[in-house]
Amino acid sequence: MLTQERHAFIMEKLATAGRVLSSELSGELGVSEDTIRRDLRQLSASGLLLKVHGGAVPRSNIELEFNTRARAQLPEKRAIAAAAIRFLRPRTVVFFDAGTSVLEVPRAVPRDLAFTAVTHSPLAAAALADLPLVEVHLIGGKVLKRGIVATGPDTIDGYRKIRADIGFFGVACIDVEAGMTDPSHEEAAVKAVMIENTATTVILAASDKLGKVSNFVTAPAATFDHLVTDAGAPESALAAWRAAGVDVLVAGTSGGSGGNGGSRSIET
Amino acid sequence: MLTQERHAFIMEKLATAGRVLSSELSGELGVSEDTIRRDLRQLSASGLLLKVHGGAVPRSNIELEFNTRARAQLPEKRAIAAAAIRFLRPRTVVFFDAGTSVLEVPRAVPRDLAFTAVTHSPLAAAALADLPLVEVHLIGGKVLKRGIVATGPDTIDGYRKIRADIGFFGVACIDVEAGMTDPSHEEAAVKAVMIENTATTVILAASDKLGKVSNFVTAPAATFDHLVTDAGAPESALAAWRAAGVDVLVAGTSGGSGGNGGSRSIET
DNA sequence: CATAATCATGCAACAACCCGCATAAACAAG
DNA sequence: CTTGTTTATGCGGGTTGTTGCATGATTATG
Repeated sequence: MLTQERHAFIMEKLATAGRVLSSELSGELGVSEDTIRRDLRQLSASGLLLKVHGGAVPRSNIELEFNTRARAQLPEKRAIAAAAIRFLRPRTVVFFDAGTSVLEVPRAVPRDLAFTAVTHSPLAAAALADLPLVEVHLIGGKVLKRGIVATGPDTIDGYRKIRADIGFFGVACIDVEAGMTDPSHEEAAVKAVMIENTATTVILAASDKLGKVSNFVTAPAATFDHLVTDAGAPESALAAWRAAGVDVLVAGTSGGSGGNGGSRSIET
Repeated sequence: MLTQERHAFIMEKLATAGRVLSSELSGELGVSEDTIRRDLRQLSASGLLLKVHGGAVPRSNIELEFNTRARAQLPEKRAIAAAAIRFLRPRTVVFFDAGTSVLEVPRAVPRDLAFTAVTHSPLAAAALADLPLVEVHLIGGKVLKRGIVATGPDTIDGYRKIRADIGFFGVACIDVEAGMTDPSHEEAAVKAVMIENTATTVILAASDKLGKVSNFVTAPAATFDHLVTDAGAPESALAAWRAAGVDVLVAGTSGGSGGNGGSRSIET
């Protein structure tokens, strides 16, 4: 039996049964479990399925995939979000970027804080709607499946019309030399407009994002006011950011000024 | 049984039942209570539910309230949604209104159907993003907390720019004399614009909504092409709708023409 | 305050996993 | 036809992940 035939069989069974087990496949296809595991690893690397302990499940379940991503380094993301809310002020206008770190921010916000939230992420909008005193404004656009996030001209136009006091930004890649970069052209364009219209910008970056560079530039490093990361970040990298004029806050420690020294002010 | 399957089962039960008990789950899934507790701990750490003494409950109030509404007559809503997808055609533009009945439609759509979806409901957008061949367009606006739905001038402007071939509408109140009415002025205004720009309008109404009237008029009864309801609807009411020129489809039966006889046509 | 249910933790058993290596088949080139 | 290379597969050994049970702590409830 050919490898490709096995792969096709696995995908077929996954589509009909909703899940596959390594042990079952081994018996059905007459090969060792190691071979099945190798198959699953390859298919998983190709993004055709999601490998789990014992077998695999369809990758098409966006919610499950998103949750898997959100679960990665959840404690760090929680700590970062909890540290970042110190920048929130009552009765301000706040941008919420898409991303799993930013999604933790609404859950960390005290329920008696009143502000206006603006976001182009449907999931962030739903999470923010839970806060009783927060007015939520949703920006529309074409929805990218991978991140469940609105993009495109409508989204950009929407953000052009609003200026925020604070903005929370998630990142795929952030580097003190290259600045903020993103693998998606469309998301990068939206982020750029958001940043342009934000007085105080706060970057939420798990430490593994530091030093990474991607294809599409969003904004140079000096644009940002605050960088919040976790304790896994090397001190040398943090020093470089401080030298670039960015306030660095390490979640879980006492670090960071907590003020807004580097912010541009806007009319209210 | 895979860990992920258990997690999915737990979340599904939590969404429909509103709570889960460790002891119950242990019996239903055939694993020890310790394993269930471990599952609940993980899901709780992922922020997907709130662990309490004896089991777990949904994480947020909004979620709880929404789930409460969504689980009311869930089988009927599923049946209505399943019956309504017969009006979907490939490569058309489809409006999705907010509402718990309409939210079941994406879950009933075959995964190989390609069309363009437009919605102002963040939750519908997330559900539609799961369908691989569907292009999702999100309409923004001010988010109403009660329904997790965008409203206001931005939303209305968004819908003014698009004309749909088909529209699925949920209703609070629908009456053959008074037409479609809504307790919320803002939602009624959005629905009115959607209906104006839709060629074939499909109403999804659980039988208990029939005959109800509220304050703000959305559109008269004769505006609509198809009404999908469940078997609980009295035959006299259905006859009145048919007399008004509306095709009536009772979910779970063979009723309804399935065509689009009464539709206005639009240019594509 | 008493009792029973529920919970967290450590531990042992077991299954699943990854890695490296050897073998064998398929392949390309001389 | 031979030889060297690539690819796929199975196997052994060490590692990791999952599960159920025992134990003592904690919590709900009358």
